[in-house]
Amino acid sequence: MPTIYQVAERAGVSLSTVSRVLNGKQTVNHNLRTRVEQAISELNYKPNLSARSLAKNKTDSVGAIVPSNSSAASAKLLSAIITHLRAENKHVIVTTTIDTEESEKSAVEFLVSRNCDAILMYSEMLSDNYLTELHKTKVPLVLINRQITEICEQGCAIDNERAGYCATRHLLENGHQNIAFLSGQKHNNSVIRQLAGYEKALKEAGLVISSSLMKEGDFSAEAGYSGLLDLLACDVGFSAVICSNDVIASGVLHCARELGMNLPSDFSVMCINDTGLANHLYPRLTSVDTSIDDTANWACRHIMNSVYGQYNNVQYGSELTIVMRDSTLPYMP
Amino acid sequence: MPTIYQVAERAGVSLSTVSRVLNGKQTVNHNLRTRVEQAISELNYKPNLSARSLAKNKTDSVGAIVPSNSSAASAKLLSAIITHLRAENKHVIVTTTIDTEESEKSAVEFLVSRNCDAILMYSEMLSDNYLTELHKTKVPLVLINRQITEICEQGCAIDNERAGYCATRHLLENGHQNIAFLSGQKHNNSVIRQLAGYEKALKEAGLVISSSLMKEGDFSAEAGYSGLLDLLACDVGFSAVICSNDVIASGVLHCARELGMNLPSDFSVMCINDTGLANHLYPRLTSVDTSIDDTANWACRHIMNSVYGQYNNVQYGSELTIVMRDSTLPYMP
DNA sequence: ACCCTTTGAGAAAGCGCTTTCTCTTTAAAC
DNA sequence: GTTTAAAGAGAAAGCGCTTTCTCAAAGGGT
Repeated sequence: MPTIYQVAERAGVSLSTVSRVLNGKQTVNHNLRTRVEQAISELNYKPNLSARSLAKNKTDSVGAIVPSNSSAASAKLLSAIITHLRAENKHVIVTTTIDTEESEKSAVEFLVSRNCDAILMYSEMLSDNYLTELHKTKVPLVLINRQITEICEQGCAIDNERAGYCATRHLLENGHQNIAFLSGQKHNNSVIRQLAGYEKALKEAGLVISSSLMKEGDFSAEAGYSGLLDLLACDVGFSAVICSNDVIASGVLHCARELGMNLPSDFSVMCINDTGLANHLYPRLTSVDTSIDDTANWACRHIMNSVYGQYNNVQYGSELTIVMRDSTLPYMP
Repeated sequence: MPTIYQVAERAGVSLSTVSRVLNGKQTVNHNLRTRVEQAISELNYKPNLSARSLAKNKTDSVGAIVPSNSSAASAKLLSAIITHLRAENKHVIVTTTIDTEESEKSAVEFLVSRNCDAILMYSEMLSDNYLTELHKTKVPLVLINRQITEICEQGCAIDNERAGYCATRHLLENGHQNIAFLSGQKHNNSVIRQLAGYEKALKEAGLVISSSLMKEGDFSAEAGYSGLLDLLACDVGFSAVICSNDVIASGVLHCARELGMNLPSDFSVMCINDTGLANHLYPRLTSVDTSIDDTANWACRHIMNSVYGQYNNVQYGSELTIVMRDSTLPYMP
C-alpha cells in the first residue's frame, strides 16, 4: 500500500501539499496539483482511513442501533440509510438489540468505543435523561421516531398519530362505527400516537371511546390471535379492526379463519405500518403507511448537516398513504 | 478522553507497561498490573481504536455485503452475524447491493477502503476470478452459500440440494407423483442445487423428470403467480408444487385463490427457505429450512479462526428441518 | 522602486496507540 | 559464589495522516 509520503516523493512535492490536494480545503498551484493527482492515480494511492481518523478525530462512521426482532420494518429503514450514507462516503456500524435497556446501553457503549461520529437510534428503552446526557457529552444522536424536549432537534416523529387518525377515518367514512384497535405495547411511542389518532377521529365523529374495543399486546401474530379472541369474548359489537402493524393483523386473520369467520365480510381489518407482509396475507391487507424512505432521507441529511456540516438544516416530513387492498369493506348491517 | 499516557502517569509506570496490561500478551508484575488496572478504572480509560488500528494495521471490523432486495432472508442472517461478532468485539460494516456486478464491486471497494479485516459476502454476481484475486491479494473473504475451488476453504454451501431433495421426498412419501417446481433464477447457485435435489429424489423414485413441471422465475410473488398460471396452461397434471422460497409460494396461493381453487385439497404447496413469511400465509406453508443460525455461526467462527487466530478450524454444517404446516396433504386421487 | 499584503508550499509536531530494542533485575543452574 | 538465562519494564521509533507554524515568492498599491 502506497502512503502519502510516496505520492509526495513521486510528485516531487512535500506531503503537506499532497494532503492539501486530497482535502481540497486550501488552494494548491495548478501545476503541482496535477502532478500530485497523476502520482496518486499512478500509484493507485488510497488514503489510510485509520490514520486519517486518528489525525482528524473523526471516523466517518455512523452507528445504528436497531431492535433485531422488528426486523422487517427496521431492515427496510436500515437498508435505506446505509445506501444514503455510503453515497456520502460514510459507513454504518450496525448493532442489534433485544428491546431491553441494558441491551441498548451496551450497544451505545460499543458504538462509543468505536468512535462513531454519530449514533442513530431506532429503539426506545433508554431514558430521556440518558440520551440527553449522551448527546450532550459524548456523541451526536439522531432518533428515529422519538422526540425528547431537551434535544428535540435530534429526533423525528413518524406521524403515527396521523396514521392512526387516517386509518380510523377511512373506516368511519366507510360506515363503520364500532372500530376496535389491537395495539402493540402501550409504553411504545408509536402505539401511543396511533391510539391518540384513533381516539381523535372517533371523537370528531361524535362516537364514544370504549376501552373494551382497545386491546394491548405486543407486535406479534400471537398477540393478534388472542386479541381477537379477547375482543369476541367481550361481546362488544365491532365491524372493523385496526392493528398496529401487519404482523398483528396476520394473527387476527388466522384466528378469524379458525373460527370459521369470513373476512372482510364478517369484519374489516386494517393495519398501520406495512412491513411487507400486508401484501402477502389473505385477504391482502389494506394499510396506512408512512414512507420509510422519507424518514431515512431525513435522518441522513440531518446527520450530514449537523455532524459533518454539509447541506442545510432539513425539516422532517413523511408522506402518508393509504394502500387499498382486500381486507376492508364498507359497513353493511 | 484520557489517553494511555495519562494512565501510565497515574499508575507511575511507563506507557509500554500499560499497553502490555491492556493487551495481556506479555507478563506484567502483579503489583504494577493492579496499579495500572486501578488507574484505568479511575480514569475510566477507553483505548482509542483508531490509534490502535493504525498501529496494529487491524481494524477489528468485518465488512458484509448483502443484497438489499432479499431482505427477509439476509436480514436474519445479518442480524445473527452482527450479534455473534459483537460478542467478539468486532464490528460489522454493512453494505447493500442491488444484484449487479458493478454494485457489488463498488461495495467491495468501499469496504477495502475501510480497511476491513475480512469481507463476508452473501451475494453472487462477482466472478470466481475476481473473488479469488481479492481474497489472495487484498482481504480475506468469507462466502455464504458459494464455493470457489481455488479458495474453497472460504466458502460454505448451504445445503440447498438436500433441501430440494427433502422437500421432494416428503411429497413423494405422501403419495404425490407429479410434483412441480417453481424456482428462482436458474443462474442462482441455490436454485441450481435445489433443482438437483429435486431431480435426484424423482429419479430415485423411478419417475421421469418433466421440464414442463419446472418453471423458472425470480424470487417474487409475481413470479409465483404467473408460474402457477404457466403450469396450469401447460395442462400437465400435478398434485403438488415446491417453491424456491415462501415469497414465490405466496404468489401461488394468491393465484390459486383467484382461480377459485382450494388449497391444499386441490394441490399441495411446499417451500424451501422460510423467510418468516411461511407461517403467516394462508394456508400456512409447510417448509423445509436450513438453520440460518448455523450458517451465521460458522461464518463468524471461521472469521475468528482464520483472520484473528482464535478457535480452531470449524466445519460447516447446518441442520435441516421440515416444518409441517397446513399447505400439504397426502395425495388422494 | 519600495512596502505591505496574499498566496502557496515545506517542515515539523502531533493524533494515541503498539512493538521492538535495550537494559536492569531476578531466578536458575552448575 | 559465579555464570547464564529468563523475566519485566522503560525508551523510543514508528503507524499514515492532518494541521499549525513558518517562510519565500508573487502581486498590488503608492
